[in-house]
Amino acid sequence: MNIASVIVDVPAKQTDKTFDYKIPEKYKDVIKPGTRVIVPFGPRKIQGFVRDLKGESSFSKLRAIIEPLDLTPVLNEELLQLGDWLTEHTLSYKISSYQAMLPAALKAKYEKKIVLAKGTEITDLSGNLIELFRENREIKWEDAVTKGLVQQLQKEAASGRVDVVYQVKDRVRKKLLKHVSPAIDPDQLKETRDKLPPQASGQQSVLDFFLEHPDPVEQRLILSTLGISQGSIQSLVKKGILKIEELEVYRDPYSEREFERKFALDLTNEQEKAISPILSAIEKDLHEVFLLYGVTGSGKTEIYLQSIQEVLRKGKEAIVLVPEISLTPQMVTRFKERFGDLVAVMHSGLSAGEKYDEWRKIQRKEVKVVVGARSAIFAPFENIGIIIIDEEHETSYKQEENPRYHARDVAIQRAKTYACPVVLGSATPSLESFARAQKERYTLLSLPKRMNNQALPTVEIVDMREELRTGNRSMFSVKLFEKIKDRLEKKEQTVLFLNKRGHSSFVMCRDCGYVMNCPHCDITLTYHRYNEQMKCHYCGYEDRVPTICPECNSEHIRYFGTGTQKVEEELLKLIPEARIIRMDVDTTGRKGSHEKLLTAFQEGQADILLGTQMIAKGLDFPNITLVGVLSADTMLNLPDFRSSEKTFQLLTQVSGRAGRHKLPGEVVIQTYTPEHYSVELAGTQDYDRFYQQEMLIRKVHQYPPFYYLSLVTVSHEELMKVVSVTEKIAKFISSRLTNEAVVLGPVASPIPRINDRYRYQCLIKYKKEPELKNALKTILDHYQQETGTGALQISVDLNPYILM
DNA sequence: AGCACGCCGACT
DNA sequence: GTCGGCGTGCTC
Repeated sequence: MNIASVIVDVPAKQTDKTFDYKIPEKYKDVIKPGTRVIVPFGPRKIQGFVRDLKGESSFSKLRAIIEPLDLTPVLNEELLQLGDWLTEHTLSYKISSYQAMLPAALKAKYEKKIVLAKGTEITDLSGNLIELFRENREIKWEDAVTKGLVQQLQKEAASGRVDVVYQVKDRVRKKLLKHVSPAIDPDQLKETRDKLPPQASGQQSVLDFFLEHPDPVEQRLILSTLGISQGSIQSLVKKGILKIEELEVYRDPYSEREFERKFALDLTNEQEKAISPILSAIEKDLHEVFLLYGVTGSGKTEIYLQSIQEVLRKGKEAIVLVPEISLTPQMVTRFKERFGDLVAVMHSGLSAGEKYDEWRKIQRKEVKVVVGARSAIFAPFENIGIIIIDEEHETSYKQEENPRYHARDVAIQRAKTYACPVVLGSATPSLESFARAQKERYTLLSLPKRMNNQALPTVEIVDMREELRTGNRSMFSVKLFEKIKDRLEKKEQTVLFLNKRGHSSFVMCRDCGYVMNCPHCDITLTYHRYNEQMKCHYCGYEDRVPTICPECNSEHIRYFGTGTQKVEEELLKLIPEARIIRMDVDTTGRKGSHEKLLTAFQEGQADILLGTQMIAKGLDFPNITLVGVLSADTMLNLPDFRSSEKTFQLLTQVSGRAGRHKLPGEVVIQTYTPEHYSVELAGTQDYDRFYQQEMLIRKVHQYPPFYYLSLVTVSHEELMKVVSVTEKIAKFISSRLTNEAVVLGPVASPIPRINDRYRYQCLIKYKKEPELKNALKTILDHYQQETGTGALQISVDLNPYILM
């Protein structure tokens, strides 16, 4: 077994296979499947993952692994196989799958540089290089390129005076901190302590401290707690009594927070009924998928917590997925309060280093529970007892780049391997999941009532067209405005929700209707206030904000579609005494500001919380008795077959923020389309009827859950090329599928051009097409050369969530 | 993905 | 005759 087959870090069709390398004798014990290694690949050095060990290779002239990057494999056998499964299910490269399963910190960084060759003097080089190498022992390749030195250096390299060096580096280092500990045994320590002169009080207290706690302590901690100077420690080190060493520490994003330890709450009868099948699956080590369908405020979290408790009792581990967790600090708190240090948290708000450290806690089995966003599904546990996906309908569980996986599918796959239950929780389940529950592929568990029998909030739908007709041109209906004022008087809190389309505002000319578009993409530019620039969200193009219209020279060019800020201004004009907290991308940009704003609101420092999507979830404050949705229908008009579903879900979620505790809640939904069933049924909070209605439509239009979807997107700089390739692809796919499948296209993508590349797509709707995956693979193979050069791009998304 | 090798046009 | 364009194919 002295040969390793390695998946190399080159995401391309031709390299999507293993390469064999000899294992040097000295690394024989370290290199195992799942270890990251540095290998020579052509002229360069790159990172790779050991996939297997073997005794012989069909290849005769093997090169040797340069060095391992890990002492313990970063992927265990289960995760390696999961990676292969991912590759197969998303038609992506193996290397991309492996990398997706690990924190970004473990992805290699490459550096190419020029150094002086051995035995060469700087003065041997030609003129201008001498200067450069005097200043720096080496030149980075990029610098050589920008300074136009490439040719010259290549010549020098050819005559052997300089060498090109390739380096592989880790992205993030382990954090090391100075730790102090005794260098001698306790008896000697005591002796030294007693011999110290009385004026050496600092040294005395240090030694007293170590007599009590002999373990290594962070230097800065001991300095601050004992109130001594570094000198005291230094002199003890010099005498050989203490020693200082650099020890690895975890970056702990929650180190400054204290979590009060809390214990299980009593369950209601309904909760008891819902949890018992889960507990029994845990008990019997059975794989089963549960759909926990519970209205907002029905106590789903407590069910998660108690199920996990049972899993921990059995000595197993738990994964909890929540949508973009930085948005729900309340959730983290509840888990930390219940399980303390056994919880790792993984979300996008953490730095790369923090994520890496949380990951290592999992890998080393120092924690038993991980709470995190999508990628936490790959937590390297080895004895999983339950996987929970909260807000299961959230589309953020689908990754929109390769590998395009859905966390729910990965969860079920892993749960099968570990023979453990999966719990999908939601107040508004996705149609896919609810349909599966109806077909009894999932076990349905319902919590139809709120805790403590608290009533669901009463919802009123206000027709904004009517308001306009009666002369109210503001963005608040009379009803909503009256209620806001009423809450202010009663000292109760209001949440105002603005369902903005897209991110932020765009610029439009009031005279001629000119809208600023990206010159490279068919998309409007968005206005960014922080740098007063117009920016394209697809290609990064930036432009200044125009003061006069480029089309008609009018000065009436204004920001439109503006959100929270405008609402805030208007509200303050109407009710100057209102204290408002605004939450949007602008006010929550900085790390931790999200949490600060929420805490301020919770402590009653404001009457009104005004925000976008980010306030729809997880808010659970007792004093909120009014929720206002300013315009319910902005999302309805999107070209997406899920827009009704999304609207219903969002409205129901937001409404659920009101009246969760003792005080009853009220909701006002303002809309221009009150007759639309998703608005109307969100008003009566009738999921079941919404489900029936939407299923009818999905059936007629042949959409999920009745049909599966796959989307092929083709892009190229030339329109003709895109159209012809997409046409060929569509034809080819049709020819390989049964008559039951529907192939739509080629049609222009909803965003027809991004970054000067035209985009066409082809949508496949099907029920059962075992040949489809092979057909798609054939296409990717067939266009291999062309896609390799980047001129033509073909992306395949099995079960897309965004059809763009 | 890089990088080398290799085969054609425009320059000293 | 040579420099350099980027098409083609390989990397254990």
